[in-house]
Amino acid sequence: MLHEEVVSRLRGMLLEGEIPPGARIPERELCAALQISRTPLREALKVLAADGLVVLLPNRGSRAAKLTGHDVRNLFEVCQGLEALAGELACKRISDEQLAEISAAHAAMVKHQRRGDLTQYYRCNRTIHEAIVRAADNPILSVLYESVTSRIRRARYVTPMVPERWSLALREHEGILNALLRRDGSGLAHILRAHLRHKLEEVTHAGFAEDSEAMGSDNAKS
Amino acid sequence: MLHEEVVSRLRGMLLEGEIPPGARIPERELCAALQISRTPLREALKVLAADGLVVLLPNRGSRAAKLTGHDVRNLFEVCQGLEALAGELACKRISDEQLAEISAAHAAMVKHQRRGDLTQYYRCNRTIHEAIVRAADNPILSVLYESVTSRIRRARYVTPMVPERWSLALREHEGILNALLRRDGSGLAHILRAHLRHKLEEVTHAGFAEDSEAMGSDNAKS
DNA sequence: TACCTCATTTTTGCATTCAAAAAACGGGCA
DNA sequence: TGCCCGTTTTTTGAATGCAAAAATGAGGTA
Repeated sequence: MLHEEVVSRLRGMLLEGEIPPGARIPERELCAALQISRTPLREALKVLAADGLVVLLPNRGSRAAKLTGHDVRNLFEVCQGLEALAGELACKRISDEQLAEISAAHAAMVKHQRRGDLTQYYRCNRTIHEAIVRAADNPILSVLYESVTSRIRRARYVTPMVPERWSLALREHEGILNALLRRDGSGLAHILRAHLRHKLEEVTHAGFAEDSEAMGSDNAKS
Repeated sequence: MLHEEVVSRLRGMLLEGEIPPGARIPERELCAALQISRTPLREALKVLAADGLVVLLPNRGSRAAKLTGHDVRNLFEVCQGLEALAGELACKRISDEQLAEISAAHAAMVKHQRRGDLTQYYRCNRTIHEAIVRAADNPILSVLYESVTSRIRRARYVTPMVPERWSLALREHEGILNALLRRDGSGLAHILRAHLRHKLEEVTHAGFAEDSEAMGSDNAKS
């Protein structure tokens, strides 16, 4: 197994909660599970630690990182900055095909909202946001965006929404699409920032902001 | 030597050009130089590779990353987004002490500009930008900012400036300070974006954007 | 000379090993 | 019983060893 594969496999386990936040990371077992020795596993752990998904305690092993309310706030703030930037750049660089894709995803999203299908709604939603970042055509931005959003994905795309919030979000998305069509970079940036600010409010309100991803089992001794 | 120390030591070598961009990284020699074995060195290399400072070629070792003109553009763009965000947040959160520090640094910078001391000017300049990020009080942002800026630091803080550009930069900095004093977040964000956009133009104009940090020796076989 | 081939050396990536640190256990004592 | 201290076991972090891959270089051929 390649180094990058080990990293992404582990990242997946951490993000999916397969290794719950705060839990001790059992090197031995993981080695057995992934069929690798400790050396490459530990290399991957250091990489993930640098990315904030794992915390290394000197001489005491590593644990899956646990997000605090502050972390969630900070991540959402950075996400706002990155999406706003992506929006600005996307307006300059987006192709007609990419725009068509986003329009289609938007239409599908509206449909799912009408039917009350939150899961499918979120899927389209995410497609749109990711497409905007892709349209910005900046690999550095893409990597940072992926790193930041992956850590708040569950909070962002699992939080339930009350009807008013949901329709507000939809109106914001109308604005996003319009701004894109008009290639109005600063307008789009503005809407995206507000959109994410509102999302953070929802997430916070839903109680995700406290130990966000730590919901469910919590094997850590603080 | 601690893991983090190895990483930051190596990062320093790469950023300072002690290991020139594109150069092969000699594991053996570095182990000897740092007095460590290959295992911790390789762990550090993977971390730096994830950060973009090193490229790993499977079965062919690692090399110091070489920035292309596109990389420089992309990094500056992301930097714009991050500084704009930092400005917004700083206006909400900056303390009077922090504001005083920035004012002092600004005054010193003006003095150095009058005397034509570019090095000292840049030192104060960097202090100001970093202080704004610190005032934003968002560790996630700080880490990303450090990662992005460290990679373009040499381009940013070494490029010579023609007098008109220099005085424009200074006027922009007056605007930055004023916006901070007025706690005008969006105004500050706007100025910072323009400031960095202009900086990128200077850097590009100075030819830094092509193999930016590859100036000097270039031991790589492309 | 230019180029191809194949043996030799070096380097890489990973498994294993080893010393030191931390945790777990258990006996002694109040 | 509850707690402290010394011992054993486990786990961690790093060095070493080893097989496979790549680079090097010498010799042969056109």
